[in-house]
Amino acid sequence: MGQLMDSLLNLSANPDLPALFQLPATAAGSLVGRRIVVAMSGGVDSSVVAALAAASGAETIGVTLQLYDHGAATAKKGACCAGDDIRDARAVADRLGIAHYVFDHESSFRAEVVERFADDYLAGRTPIPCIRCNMGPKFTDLFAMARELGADCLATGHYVRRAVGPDCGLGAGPELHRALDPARDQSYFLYATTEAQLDFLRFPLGGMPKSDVRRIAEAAGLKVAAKPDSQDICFVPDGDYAKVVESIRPEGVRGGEIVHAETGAVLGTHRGVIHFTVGQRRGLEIGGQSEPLYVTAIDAPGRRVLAGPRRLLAVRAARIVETNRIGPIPDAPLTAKVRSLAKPVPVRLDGTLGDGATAELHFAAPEYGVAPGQAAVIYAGNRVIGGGWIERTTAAV
RNA sequence: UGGGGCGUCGCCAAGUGGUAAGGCAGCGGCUUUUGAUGCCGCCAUUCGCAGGUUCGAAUCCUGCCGCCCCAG
Repeated sequence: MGQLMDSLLNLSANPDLPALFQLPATAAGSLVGRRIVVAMSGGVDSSVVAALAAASGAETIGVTLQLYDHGAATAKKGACCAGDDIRDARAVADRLGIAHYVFDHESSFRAEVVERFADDYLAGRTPIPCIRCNMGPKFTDLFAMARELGADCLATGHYVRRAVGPDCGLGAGPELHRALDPARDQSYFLYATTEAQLDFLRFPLGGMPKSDVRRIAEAAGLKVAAKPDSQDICFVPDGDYAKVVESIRPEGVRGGEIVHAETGAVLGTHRGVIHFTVGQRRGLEIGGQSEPLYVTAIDAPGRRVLAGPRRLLAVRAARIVETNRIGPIPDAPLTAKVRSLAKPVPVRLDGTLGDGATAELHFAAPEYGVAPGQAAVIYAGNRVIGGGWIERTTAAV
């Protein structure tokens, strides 16, 4: 990657650092006198952010939220915020010589994220706890702490860009843009960021490839440099999310029938609606078919899972609720993603976006596997306009 | 118990003398910073059972077992 990379590897007194944090620099080109709070998960990304912040000359404070019980999760590698990860964050802070605080947020995380996750599944929806977590513990609670600590900004390791100044169209507030590397882009998980939050947030990694982040970690002597990327849901130990739901709401999980979406014929039985999501193929355990069967809908009150051929998955519109908007809606073609890893597809927005309003999203071409409970995130080019939770969909056929 | 039909992997189903297609399901892997999807790989030495004919049978013959249909 050239010059920027080369200069970042030489972290001390680096003139590019103030720009990365989008804060006014001193005449000498440092952030001396500024205070940056870094959300540290214990992974490489946020560790590098802390290293960059410290190198900028700003007073840097690392904060780690303890979100759930260690014991249950220590066995899981690659998750965030468990015991090992908190220790890693502490080790990095020690290495960088910055302050580091750990806040116990288990009870609020459980109520706002984990229990809600379980209740969504019981209601036949497919939740995204990572977005709830960003909305609550990270961008509300941590945000408040950073303010109380007198910080100039809260920096995180998300791969997303905050655009200001000449990059911005009308010179209004900051904009949220996709990461430079589309493969690492995390904007899907951040669509609910409010304008007030975005004002205070900084995402120094949004313009870098992951390989550079690891090289910086290495150059800074951080032991997490080679740590595996996190994946899956942090509070689900071994990928078995259903087990978590069952442990939280044991009385709520009951079996039912698998019914053909078109004929109404009973095809089989299942052990609970929580094991399914719209668009899912595997796990139905129904043989003897000429073509694969997919979950087309979930009837939670009736405890029925509706299944049918792939063509029944085609959706032409989705109603989104609790919408958020970041900046004005531009007079430009809009696209949307209904899942994190997907190319944004052309859409038309019908209704009001933002302030929790409900709107209708029309897909130019049929979209498949759109599950209620998931998020629809709307873009104009690389800019995140906002989004909402998918409440219901309209079949294309 | 008169007549007819059927019995091939968990399910559906090709194959009627030359040495077991395919689909579905399942399992494993890859991909993936949510749930999914997708892709790749694996998945009957054996054709209801027992004999026989044949160089050779799931395919022909005999018997038995099981299921289905028709039965004045």
